[in-house]
Amino acid sequence: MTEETAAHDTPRLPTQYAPGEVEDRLYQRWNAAGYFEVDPKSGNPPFSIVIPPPNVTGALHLGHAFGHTIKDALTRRARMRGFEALWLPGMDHAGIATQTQVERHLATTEGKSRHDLSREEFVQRVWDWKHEYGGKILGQMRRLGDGVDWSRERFTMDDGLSRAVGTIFKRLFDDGLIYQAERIINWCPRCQTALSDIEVEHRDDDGELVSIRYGDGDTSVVVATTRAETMLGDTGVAVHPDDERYRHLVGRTIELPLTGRHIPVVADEHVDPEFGSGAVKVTPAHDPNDFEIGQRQNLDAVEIMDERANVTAHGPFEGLDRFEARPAVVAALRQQGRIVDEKRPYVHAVGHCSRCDTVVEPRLSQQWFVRVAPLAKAAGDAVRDGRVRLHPPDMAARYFDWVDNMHDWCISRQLWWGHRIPVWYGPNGEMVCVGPDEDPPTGEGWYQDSDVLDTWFSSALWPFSTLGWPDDTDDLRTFYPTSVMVTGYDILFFWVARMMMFGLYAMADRGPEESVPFRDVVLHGLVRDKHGKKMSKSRGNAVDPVDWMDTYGSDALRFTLARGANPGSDVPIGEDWVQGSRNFCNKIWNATRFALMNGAKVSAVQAGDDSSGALPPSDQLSTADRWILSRLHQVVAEVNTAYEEFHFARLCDTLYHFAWDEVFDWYVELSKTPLQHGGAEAENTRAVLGHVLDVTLRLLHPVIPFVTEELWLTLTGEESITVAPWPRADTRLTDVDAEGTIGELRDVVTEVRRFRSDQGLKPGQRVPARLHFDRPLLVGFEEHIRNLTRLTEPADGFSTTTAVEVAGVRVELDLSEAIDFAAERNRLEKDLAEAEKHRASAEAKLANSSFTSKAPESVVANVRAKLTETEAEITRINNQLAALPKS
RNA sequence: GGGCGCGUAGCUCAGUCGGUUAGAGCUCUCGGCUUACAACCGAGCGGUCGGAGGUUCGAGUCCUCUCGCGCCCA
Repeated sequence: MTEETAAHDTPRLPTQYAPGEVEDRLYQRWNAAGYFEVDPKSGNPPFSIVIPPPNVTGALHLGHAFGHTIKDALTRRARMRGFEALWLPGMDHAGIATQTQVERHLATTEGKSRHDLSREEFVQRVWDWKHEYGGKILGQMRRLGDGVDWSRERFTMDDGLSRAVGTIFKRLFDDGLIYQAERIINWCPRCQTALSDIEVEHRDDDGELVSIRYGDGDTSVVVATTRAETMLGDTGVAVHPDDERYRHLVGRTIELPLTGRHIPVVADEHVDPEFGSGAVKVTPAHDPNDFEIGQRQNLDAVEIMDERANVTAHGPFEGLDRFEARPAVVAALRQQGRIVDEKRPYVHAVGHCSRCDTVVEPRLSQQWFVRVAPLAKAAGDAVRDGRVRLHPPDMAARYFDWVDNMHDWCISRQLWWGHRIPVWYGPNGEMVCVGPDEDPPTGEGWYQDSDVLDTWFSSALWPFSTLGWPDDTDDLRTFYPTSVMVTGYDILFFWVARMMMFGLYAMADRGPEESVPFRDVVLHGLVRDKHGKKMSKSRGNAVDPVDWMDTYGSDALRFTLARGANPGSDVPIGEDWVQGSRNFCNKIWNATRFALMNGAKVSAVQAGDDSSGALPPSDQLSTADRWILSRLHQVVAEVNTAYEEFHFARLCDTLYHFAWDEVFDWYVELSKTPLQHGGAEAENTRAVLGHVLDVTLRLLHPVIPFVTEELWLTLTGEESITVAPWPRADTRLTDVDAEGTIGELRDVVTEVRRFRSDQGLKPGQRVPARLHFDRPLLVGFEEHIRNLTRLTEPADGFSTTTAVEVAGVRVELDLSEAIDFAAERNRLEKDLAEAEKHRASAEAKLANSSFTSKAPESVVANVRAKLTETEAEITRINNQLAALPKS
């Protein structure tokens, strides 16, 4: 087969990459081939990532797409490196969100509330709903190209994970780390359930500060409150023990307006005498601080609101919502002349339900708690000891602050959808915690606790429950601890801290090193809009990632996100940038297309090796070949370093610039000359071109899996890039001389192009020129220079009208058209001024004896070299200026 | 109130251990369909690195103060 026919036999690729025709086909192929399914007994070193489970009700948003891109890149690279690489998918059951969704569905379709059904019937409806509507995100993960092991998909409510939940609950209960208590908890009156502290978001809201006079005459104090309606539940007034103003009142009672009750005045250290009047009302049943005071001072706790935050007593106020009761109570007090002062608006922090944004009501109730102190200590120590590394490391401060000051975790939820608390109560006040493999007590009067567990309780088990725990499975033995946890820094406490607590506790028998749930935690930023603003529906700047995947392809979205992933900072993203990434994919497509049309060759890519072994020996290669190979293998090393530092932005940027600025703009252009010559020269170029593209595609594959696979299959004829070996840096290919030579060549070409552009010559216009080489370095590159700058051989009658000189090459041109001497003089004068500035700077440094004596020798030598270079440059420019006719 | 982070080109961001002339993407200007690619090519414009002071031979980089912004916690 001749070279010419080889070129024609290569598959014809369209001139544009069309992701829509490629992505689905490749994803199905990968799954059919089972590339993402792992074998715990393969003997390969394990690598594992568990996805922080997305919500079963949710749809893919850019935050998911971002995290998934990172996870997929890490897993794909590990797989290529020969690891048994598991990325385990799944979802959590999202107790509140899912129950709310199904209740709404039930109301709109059947006009029923869940209370019209039995608990069992309702839970069945939730499962039905899940099967019909849930898990939309799983399909979207396929769009994104996630290389997950679908055969291991898990759900927090499935049998195995439910058993894990029951097992750990029982263990914690028996160890005294789970207890039941009556406490003030955060109550969401809309969701009708308790919430944990971190499910409450504090926000400054406009409110009011009302000062109320309690009691009369000598026995009166003024208290200020933002929640006037709670005064109905006051059972005391507290002052600081050292506060002279109120000393006479301590121990006496005072009349509580509107109620006719008399309440004691107590002294409590907790009171800040500087704030307001120095006296505070105490409502133990409706405020956490007041609850504490109440406990210390033996005050009653009077509940005045029901679970919907409606007032339950006190005549005219009964039945009013808390926000209706507030002005009503103020009005009544005002009528009695008891309002001393009112501030509106009064800005203060108000807790909101993170799920539905309803203002949270502190409520006294019986709940289940995890005693976190010992667990949190262990979770903190694992990071302090370096057994778990946080990236970026400054996040550790926030992490320690949390685990070292954590309050006990309220884990009971008043819902029907979730893991029901495995505690039974007996007719004589018995309480029995039942393990998952035990039978609950039966008989008259026994019943199970009606609450379910916080969804995060089951999510916290995810790194081991999904691998089969509590059974000692092959998966668990092989893949635990998992390698990396990738998640947004906003849920450091929700996921990471709790997974740490439970992982260390449940797997403690493995010892300190092996009980951690993961070795590295990568905390990525949040995706924001193109101006760095938070995306939200209300702002109207939210973007559906699926739209961008439809328009630009999944690779374009992934590359944009990964390229924005600077450690520790948020990721702004705009459509322009996705478009730019699409353009990059298309550029790769066309460069490979060029290579294929010119018969680029890739020898078999051996497992564990790369194709550089099959390249011609370096003494047969051209300088351009040696240059690009040298650069290629530096890039391999740089990409590996960036991966090890989880620095995705840098690795993407490195690959982007290497591929576009070096391979496509220069090597491909330089390859056209030898390819045209044919023969051994062309053969070598084909081999190098093929190798460079092969390796570059493999380096890019973890981030942009689709376009790289499509091209790589065509280029190599191999099975799949997903199981191709990860490139290894071959330092033997380093060639500093070749890099220097090509660097100078680029300078010459760029300078001539700049001259042409300044002179208004059309890019395609051929211009006769004569080249002189003052130095031997670029002597062999005349043809390359002519091709890249559109300079033709001088014909008869050639006469030099002007010249450009750089890097020891003098390019004399014959411009029959009138030359724009003024433009050229401007250009040269500008360059001269720049060069003189540099000379002055270098001279100043060298004249400074402190500098020459104290700075390292290499730095001084650099400045000396710079000065020499600059002086030569100045001479050259002056010569050229002198040669210009006076205009 | 406590803690953390950020201010670098019109916009969004890099900038390693303090060391040669501070970079990128997008935007903008000029010229081009140069048979891989107009989703492209070539050339160019654009920055006293928030401000002040200090350390140093040398500061975008280290220290202090200050102004502005963001986040977490209370």
